[in-house]
Amino acid sequence: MKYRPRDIEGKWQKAWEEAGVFRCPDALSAPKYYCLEMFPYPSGRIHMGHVRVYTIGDLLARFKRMRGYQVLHPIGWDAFGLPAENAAFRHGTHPAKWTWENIGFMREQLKQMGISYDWEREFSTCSPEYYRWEQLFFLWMLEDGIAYRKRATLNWCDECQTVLANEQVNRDGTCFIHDQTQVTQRELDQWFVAITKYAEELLAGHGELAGGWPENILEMQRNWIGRSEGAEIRFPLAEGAGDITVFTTRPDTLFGATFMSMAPEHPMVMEFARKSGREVEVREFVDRVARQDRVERTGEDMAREGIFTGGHCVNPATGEKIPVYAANFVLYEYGTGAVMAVPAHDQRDFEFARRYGLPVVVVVQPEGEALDPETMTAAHEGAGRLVRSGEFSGLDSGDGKVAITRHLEGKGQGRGTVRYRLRDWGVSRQRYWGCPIPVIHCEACGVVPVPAKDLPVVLPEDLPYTRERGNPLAGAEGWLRVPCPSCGKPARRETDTFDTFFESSWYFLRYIDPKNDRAPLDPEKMRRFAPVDQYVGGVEHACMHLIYARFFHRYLRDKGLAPGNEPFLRLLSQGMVCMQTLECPKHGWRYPEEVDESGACRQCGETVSVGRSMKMSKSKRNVVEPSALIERYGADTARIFSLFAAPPEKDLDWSEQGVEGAFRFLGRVYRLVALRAGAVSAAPRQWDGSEEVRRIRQVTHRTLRKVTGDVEERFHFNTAISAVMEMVNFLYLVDDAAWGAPATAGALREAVELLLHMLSPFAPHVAEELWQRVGNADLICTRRWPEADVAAAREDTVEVVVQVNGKVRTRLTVAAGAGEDEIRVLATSDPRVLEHTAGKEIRKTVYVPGKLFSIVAA
RNA sequence: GCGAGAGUGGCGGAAUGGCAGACGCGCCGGAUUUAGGAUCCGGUGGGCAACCGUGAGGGUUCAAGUCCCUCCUCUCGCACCA
Repeated sequence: MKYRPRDIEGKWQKAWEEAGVFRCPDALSAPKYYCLEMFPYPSGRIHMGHVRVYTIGDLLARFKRMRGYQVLHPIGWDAFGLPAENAAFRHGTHPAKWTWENIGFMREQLKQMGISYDWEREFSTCSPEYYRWEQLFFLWMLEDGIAYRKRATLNWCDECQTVLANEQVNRDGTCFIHDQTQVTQRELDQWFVAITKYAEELLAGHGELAGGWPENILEMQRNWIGRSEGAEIRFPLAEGAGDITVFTTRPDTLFGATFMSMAPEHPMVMEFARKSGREVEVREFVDRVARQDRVERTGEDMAREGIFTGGHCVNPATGEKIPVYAANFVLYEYGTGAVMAVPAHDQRDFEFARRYGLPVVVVVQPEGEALDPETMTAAHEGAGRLVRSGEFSGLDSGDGKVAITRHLEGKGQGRGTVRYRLRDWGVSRQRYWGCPIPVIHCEACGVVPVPAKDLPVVLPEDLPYTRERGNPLAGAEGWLRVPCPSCGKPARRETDTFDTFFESSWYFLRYIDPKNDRAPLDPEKMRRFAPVDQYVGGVEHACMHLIYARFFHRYLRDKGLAPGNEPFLRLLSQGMVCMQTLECPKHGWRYPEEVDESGACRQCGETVSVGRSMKMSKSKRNVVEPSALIERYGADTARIFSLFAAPPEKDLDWSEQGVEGAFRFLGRVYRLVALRAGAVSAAPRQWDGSEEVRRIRQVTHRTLRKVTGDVEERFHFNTAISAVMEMVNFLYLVDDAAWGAPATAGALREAVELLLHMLSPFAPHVAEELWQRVGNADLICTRRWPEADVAAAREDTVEVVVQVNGKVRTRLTVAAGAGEDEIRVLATSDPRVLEHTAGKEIRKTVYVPGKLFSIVAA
């Protein structure tokens, strides 16, 4: 009778596997539902974040399966990446061995969680059967001009001996892995993928995602892509031929451009300086800015600083000669690296102009104000009416933008254009444990793609351990020396490997056709199962993975492989798993076992402060191990707690007591059903019209209606569980006589059976065990989700609240169909109501049917 | 600075503009037990009460946690992007 998860969980996991109930055949026999959670990096063991995300996904998968869908619910491994390589150097294990061992371990843990995966579709991105295809994609990208090679200034970590993406550089300019190491800038030849060609489309695609994706994720992507509309304007040089092109979002302020600012790295800066003999001082400034790291240069209180280059150009609108400055706040990578400076209408330019005594010319006057360049203390960046702008004076600044842009276009001095903050995707990594980039460098022929027939380029198995740092592939002599595919002379392989986001950009499609060895993807199968109906994962991937994947999907669409534009129709971004922290004033973060009962540090006796709940991490010593949790309470408890403690999109505060509560609930269900199993299986599947039956069926079907709606429509799993808890509480109060009497036992049998159906996606093992106990031979997880009986759920009496001047004064119990007149008579004659209306006139009444009757009296 | 989200009992959290605090944790009491634990039952926002209570202040409404305005705090994202 005691609930012992260990006795039942393994048994049912085996039963599901043997029956193959989670396998999704290639042929469709019902509407498809593709449910996917972001696949894990095989770091060694699963953590609570995994438990949460896979539980959420599994709940949906199991629910949809019971709803009659053919559910595709796959899992695999995002298996390339730096940690494997670091582990290899630290422990002398090969990254492949380390990775495969971790996969084996984590696979077992996921199986112990009872997640309903189709394991036959599992794959690992580090196997050549997978990555060979992205090598092929890369060859296509080369042909299409989507992939290209460019010398680029990149973030370099000396510790990793590799480049880092901007996102991998911490705010303070350190490496995201080695937070003691300052990232520096290096010039290297790198492979890029032209994601910017799809920038506009990625933005437009948000229209398709609205409603299915959380608004904040879409907003983050919008910021990331950073579209801005404006104009490119050519400023002729004052001395000699040529011009400087600037990008501006404010062409309406062109007449107010009194100088120009250029990024210090801009090649024309030194050119101007040389010509005007200002080389020494300009060089000094440029070098100083170059030495500043990211933080310093982009810091909040960084002064706007610059130096006159010695050059001039001509404002194409006013014809005036204006000086060209190099300024620390101008970014070389954005726009054209040069900015027309309009101090009256741009705060940065304003500060710069005041500092260097440059003229301020007001060309936009706000309504009802008269800006005076002499007395202004800040730039006016808002709208207004154009002044001192020649033929454009008098126009509204919005119209001025259009008019001036058009005017410049007519004269060939500029054009309207759109710029993005998004950069092309740098995919080169100087690492061993990644997918080799399939090109060969030949002295005679240059960069030569590996012919498709020679794919895959497989990683050499022998890893030269002599190199502690840098890219081991560069030392793999036997592997990298190959004849040039073009001329046959000795050549060398590319030693860079792909950014691991390459693998995660299309894995969701490969699950649909995981074993295909003739093609990466079968378009027919893609049409059948793509796109993903529901994707579940963390916010941390809002910008990188989710944008790369959306891009990749579009590229594969253009190659005829992927159907539609968007890979993920709906996205659920689940919150983090947090845990209370403990901090000792002397020893820092403490594990709970490092603190005694009185709250003192076991090492020094100082009082340990209980800190706020933070994301679980090893460094903060506030992690809970899933394996220990499952060992002690079972998978069902882990699942129930994860789903019950918070709505999925919010952060979840881990609490040992909360886990106890989840375990207790399951024990309660278990004991209830086990105790009544005999009565339930012996009961007839019919009932009488008694009041008691009516009440039992009402609770049952209302619960079913609520649980169905909460899971299907609202994704409120916590309230669904609380509804089930209420139903269980109710069933506990049903007495022995009712369980024994045939008339009521039938209704109770229905109640228990439906209860177990509802429980099945949440706590599948308990549901399965109890389903068997009440006399069934089939698997409950394969059954259809029951439909609530609307008539049974209906109430026959309702309670109507009566308010007088907004305060509740009495409650009336009336028949469900009672009309307003009937309520009015009852309400206005109620003594409690009369007490508050005595001597007053009833001015107005409002009736909300079946809920509330409101009296306004004065 | 800009943008998004959030602020409700001791705690996690519930509430299509219609009874604030469902459900759970914790706590209190009872039953059972030699005892403890486990289990089952009951109670539990504050206030003796009228009443008061959803970060603060205003507003709309018969009615506001929910809608509008101002502000405060926290979390996340972006951040010299021209």
